Amino acid sequence: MNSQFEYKKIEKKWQDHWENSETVKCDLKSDKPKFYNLCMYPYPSGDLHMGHIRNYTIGDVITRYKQMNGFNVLSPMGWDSFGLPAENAAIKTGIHPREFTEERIANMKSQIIRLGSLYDWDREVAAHSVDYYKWTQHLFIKLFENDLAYKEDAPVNWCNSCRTVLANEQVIEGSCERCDTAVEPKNLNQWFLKISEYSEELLQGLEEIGDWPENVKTMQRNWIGKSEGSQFELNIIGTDLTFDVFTTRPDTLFGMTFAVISPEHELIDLIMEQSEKKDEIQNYLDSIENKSEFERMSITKEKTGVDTTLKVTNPITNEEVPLWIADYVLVNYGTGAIMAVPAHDERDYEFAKKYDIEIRQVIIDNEKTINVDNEAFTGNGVLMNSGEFNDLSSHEEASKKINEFLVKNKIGDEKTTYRLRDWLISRQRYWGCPIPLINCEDCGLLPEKYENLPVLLPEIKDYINTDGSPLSKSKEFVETDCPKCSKKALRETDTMDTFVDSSWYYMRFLDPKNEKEPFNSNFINEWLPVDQYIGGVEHAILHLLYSRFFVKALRDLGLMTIDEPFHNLFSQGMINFGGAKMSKSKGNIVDPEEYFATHGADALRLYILFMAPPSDGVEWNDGGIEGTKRFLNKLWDNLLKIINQEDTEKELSEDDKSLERKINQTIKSVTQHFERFEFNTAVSDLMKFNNDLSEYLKHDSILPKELKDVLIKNILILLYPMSPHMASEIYESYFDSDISTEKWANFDDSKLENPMYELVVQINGKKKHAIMVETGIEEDDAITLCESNFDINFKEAKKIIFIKDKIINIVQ
RNA sequence: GCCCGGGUGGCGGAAUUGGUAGACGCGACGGACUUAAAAUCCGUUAUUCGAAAGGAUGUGGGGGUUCGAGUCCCCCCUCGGGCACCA
Repeated sequence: MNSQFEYKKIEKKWQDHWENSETVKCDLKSDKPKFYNLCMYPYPSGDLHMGHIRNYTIGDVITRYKQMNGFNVLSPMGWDSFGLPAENAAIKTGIHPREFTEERIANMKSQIIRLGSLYDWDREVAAHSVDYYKWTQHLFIKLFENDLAYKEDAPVNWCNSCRTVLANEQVIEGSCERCDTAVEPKNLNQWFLKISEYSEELLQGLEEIGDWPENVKTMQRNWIGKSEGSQFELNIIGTDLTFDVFTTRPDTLFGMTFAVISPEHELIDLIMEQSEKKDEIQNYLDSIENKSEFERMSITKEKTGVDTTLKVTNPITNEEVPLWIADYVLVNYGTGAIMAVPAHDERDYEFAKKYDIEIRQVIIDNEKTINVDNEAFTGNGVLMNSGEFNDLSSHEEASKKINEFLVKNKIGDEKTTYRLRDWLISRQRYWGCPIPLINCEDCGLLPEKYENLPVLLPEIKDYINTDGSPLSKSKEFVETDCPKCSKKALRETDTMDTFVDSSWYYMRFLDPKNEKEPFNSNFINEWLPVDQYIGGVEHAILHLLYSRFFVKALRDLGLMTIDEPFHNLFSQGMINFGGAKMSKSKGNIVDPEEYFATHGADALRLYILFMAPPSDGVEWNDGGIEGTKRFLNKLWDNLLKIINQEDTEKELSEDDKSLERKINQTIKSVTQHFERFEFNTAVSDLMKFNNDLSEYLKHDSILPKELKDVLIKNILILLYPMSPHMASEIYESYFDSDISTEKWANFDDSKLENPMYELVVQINGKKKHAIMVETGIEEDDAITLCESNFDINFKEAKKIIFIKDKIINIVQ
């Protein structure tokens, strides 16, 4: 063993070793208990940033810790390698996205290896590889055949500068996230996956799922957005036109003084025909069309609308009330039309005030003091102005009764709606998985035959979307034969959202080389759900929800029997720099590579674990990395000193016993912290122990051989998951074997307790004195001891409280 | 606006879930070694009064419960995140 921790040499040595060792090659059929440990696969941006380092360090701690605990750990890694950045680079530089992407994957892979994390690289997958996207297409066709994928006209976000559609999540406050151009709505024939069919199950599943952060579950619940209420029909007086409205507040039905229908509602043209003010309505509709989606959706915008001059009947009062068209009613939520109750809904109130529509109060607070002259009242109370329903309590009781009325009179029914919409997966982009469908004039829309997959991404020169998707530029690609009648037919030219690729990659890891099917179902049923999933909180909704949907859909197709993809989820917090998320475009990336060079991977790993609780977001600050490097150097020195001591057999001295207790206490504490993902305090436990060791060595004590071995072994095992290079090196040089084959450390219960401890003496809960006493001291003896040492009158105490034998509190 | 999290020394953060607040680390200050610097080592480091012993104050602010509150309850301020005309 060298006199110094030469991290560069040592890290290289062990990384080479791990690459060729069986340490992480997972045999799925082993009879050890399984543990699927998964870090979210990265988009290959080219360089690791600190967020990746944090993610993969946490993941690696779990891999190594679980291995030592006897689990057969599967820890794979791959690439989310389709997507817009490669395509934009191609537009700029002319370099093919494939070439560009693969170069970046190679670079990132070498950095991941440089971090020293264990991955079973034999299972590596990349979303853009033909072997992978062939099966993405296969699964897509399965969904299509089972009515879970469909094509429909829909508005999309179009960026006219990038000449492409954008996903909702790429639209930041109404503008393109890349070029800041205002996004325009555009109607296109689009592909959707029927995630909404699973709304209820996706919501329910959150109750039964494993250990997920509460905030992620809440975000998913909100996204799914379940509301319960009533739905009923309104008839336009003097016509045979009817439409449904949905409300969560049937208790306010008597207060409905108008109805509103969305400008995009399917009845709009018919309504316009019936209206006396056709021109006004047309003008209004035109004005809406010129507004961007963002403008329309903005809550701060003043509400606008137009009176149709038509009337509808309030079904419970039979009164005639006006029908308006207004864009504050959204066509794609509920029924696209509402009953408006201005007295008890803020939006309706604002609209009614502006257009001078009657505001009728039908609920009053229990103290009967509120009126609606100045604002809407949305709170609880009792019904008024509501006929036979007066004095019922709102919302629940009255809602229930009025709903019963609607049902009894066949006007309406109970109804549950969800905000979750179907998942729009079409992208008019090049660098994605082609949608494997064919349009035949005679036979309609048909999937490519399974045996003809993959539908290869064509080679084209110009990646810009000018008129139609980039794939439409390849005649060879577009023109094909109908799989049914063999006549000339045309391929779909859209590609899939990359979230489709990432919805099933964790399945492919289980069977990455299968050439006959996307995966063997037995592996899926045995190995899924993933036991521990680790990734950034930014994927709390989209990726995690889509993957959950995928599993449920594929289960219903008979491909698997599991219900959820990820059992336990750990969301690490983001690492920001300069107050912002690190990103290339902001130029605030901190490059981990320089720390590999100046401090080493072990010190960087340790620091990133130590700097904050892993679930907290942190501002990057490298001030402390010096500290973890110092710690490793000191530990190396201390262990070297111990190793160089002559082997001796002797009785344990008090110092030895104290050190023995400390290692046992440290094992217990580190193990507890690991189980709870509290790596920051696990690191501090090791530092504390190392300080104790330094103190011990100052006394020129010689450790008896047996304790020496126990101590070296255990401290290295505790260190190994977090700083595996150094732990492996010292372990090998002293014990001449590979630490990765060791079992996790056990502590000895009988060697945890200190023989003496400090008894704290409180008066009225306030610390006044402290005195060293023997462990197990009787309470009476403790009192006697305190009486003789301190000026306390125990006889006059109202109460004497012993707290966990550690504190004696005298209440006076 | 609504829904989640937070607020503890100069800084990152500990605190067994109601029981010694400030572990561990960074930084700073003083000292040793050195011709010097770096590295390393030894001390000090919440604030405040005090020469010291020792005392007082102290976990965003205000109130409360309790022998005892960073931790529980009520009100307020503030920062971060998510959703946002969802009927």
